[in-house]
Amino acid sequence: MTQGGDADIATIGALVADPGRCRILLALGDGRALPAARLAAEAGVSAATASSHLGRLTNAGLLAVEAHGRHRYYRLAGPAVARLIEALQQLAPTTPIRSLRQDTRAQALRSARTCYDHLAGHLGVELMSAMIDRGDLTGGDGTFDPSHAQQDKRTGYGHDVDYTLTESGTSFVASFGLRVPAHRRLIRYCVDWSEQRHHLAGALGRSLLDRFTETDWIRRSDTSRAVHVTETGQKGLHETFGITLGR
Amino acid sequence: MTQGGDADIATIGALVADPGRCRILLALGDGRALPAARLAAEAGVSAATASSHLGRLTNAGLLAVEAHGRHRYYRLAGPAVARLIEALQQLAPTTPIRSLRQDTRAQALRSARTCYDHLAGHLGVELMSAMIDRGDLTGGDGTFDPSHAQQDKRTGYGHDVDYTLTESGTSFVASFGLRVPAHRRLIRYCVDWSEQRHHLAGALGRSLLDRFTETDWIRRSDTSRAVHVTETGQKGLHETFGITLGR
DNA sequence: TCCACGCTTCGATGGAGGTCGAAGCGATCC
DNA sequence: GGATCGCTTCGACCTCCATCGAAGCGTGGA
Repeated sequence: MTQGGDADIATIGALVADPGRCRILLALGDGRALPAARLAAEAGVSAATASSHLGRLTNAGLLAVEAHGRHRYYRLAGPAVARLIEALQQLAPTTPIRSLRQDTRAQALRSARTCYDHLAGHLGVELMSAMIDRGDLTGGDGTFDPSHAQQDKRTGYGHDVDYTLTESGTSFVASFGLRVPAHRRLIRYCVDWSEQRHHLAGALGRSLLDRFTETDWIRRSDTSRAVHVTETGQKGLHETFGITLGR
Repeated sequence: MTQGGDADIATIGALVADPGRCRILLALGDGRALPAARLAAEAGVSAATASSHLGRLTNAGLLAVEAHGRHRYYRLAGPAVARLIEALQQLAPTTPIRSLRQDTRAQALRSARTCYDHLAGHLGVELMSAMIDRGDLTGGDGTFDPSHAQQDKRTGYGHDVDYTLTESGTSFVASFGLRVPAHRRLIRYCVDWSEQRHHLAGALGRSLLDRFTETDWIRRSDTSRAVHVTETGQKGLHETFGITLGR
């Protein structure tokens, strides 16, 4: 009588029943995307074992994978996975002493981080959303569309079929002092891990990150991918994009 | 290097890796306390197997157990366990169709329910807190103290060492029309599952539940332990105890 | 005091899956 | 285009644990 979907949570539970898999999930817990070899090292297992783990986790929808050259980058598939990890940590026998530090670090990454060469996290998606609101970009509503994520799972990037730069966007690029590399596709997007919405990638995304760094709106961390927004940056982001970051 | 507390979440994960154990946790998911035999039936396993599961879950701190006569009642040890179950359900492949109904049912139980013969849930803890504020009870601040929960894990009940009825409390008992059984300890408390705070048990707790039912402030469900607060009850609770229930 | 009942412990059985080396498969570099 | 690198697949081994019957242990009732 209690068959079917009822105890299927046990199949998810089985995935977090192995120390190696848990170490993989913890390594990805802050939203980074890491290659398989790195995760094998983190888990302390051979490449073969790690591959088996990664396959099962991906198959179950806990991880997403992007192929970049001959590397395969794995990341958490969504915030629900992070919630699961947090719930497990809360119940773990020895409450990790560095949980606070770990938490603030993860918090910082969720708030604003770099994703390769562009901005991600809350700041990243707010920025893209603001540019759409301003009329600089058009073609999407900035919300998450799973069907696109599905299409682009292989590369991890979205194309510019959905988003295009408007005329006012072009003039903004000039007035804001963006130096946009010509040899790259102008607009790409990523599905943001922590927000489940798009953030801006491509040449435009990169030039924005560069310009923000130049004008000291943001400062990048040496040790992690977290991004700190300066007071100047908070003011500027509010005036230019209407973005107010929560504390 | 990644030893110690790090991968201990896998030991928790292992507990939710078994369908039988998951069915047990799901059966307890709304905060009820059920005897071992009932849980064996819910899980679809023998008493021996269920006992093994219950032992492991209790040992790991996911379940709490109260001995009543020759029965042993198991319940979730705290809200963190419920959060874990919810996180798992969210990731489960087939999102259960009755999740909405199940959720509202759990919601109702969290809001107000009976616990044996007295009130628990949000209403239960608010009631006890209000009586302390009014000066009817004294000796505790109504917040959760883990050290007491530890002491009382064996019985599941707290003693009256912390809480005593004041003079004004005595007159309230009379004026409110409470008929307090003489042969029972007047004041006990339980650590509320969903609130992690104390709610009122003992003879006083029971007589309050009886009186509320008499005056039609609340109506008890036939099928579950959920409690419905009538309009009269909402008004009365507000006027007498200063309690305003959310929506 | 003896029996019935609820639950736990013990011991034996069987299946699921974590592990790694070796081989296979693309992609990249020189 | 051959060598190297990153990753996956395959096959074999072995440990862990879910399961149940039977026995043991309190509690409650007659």
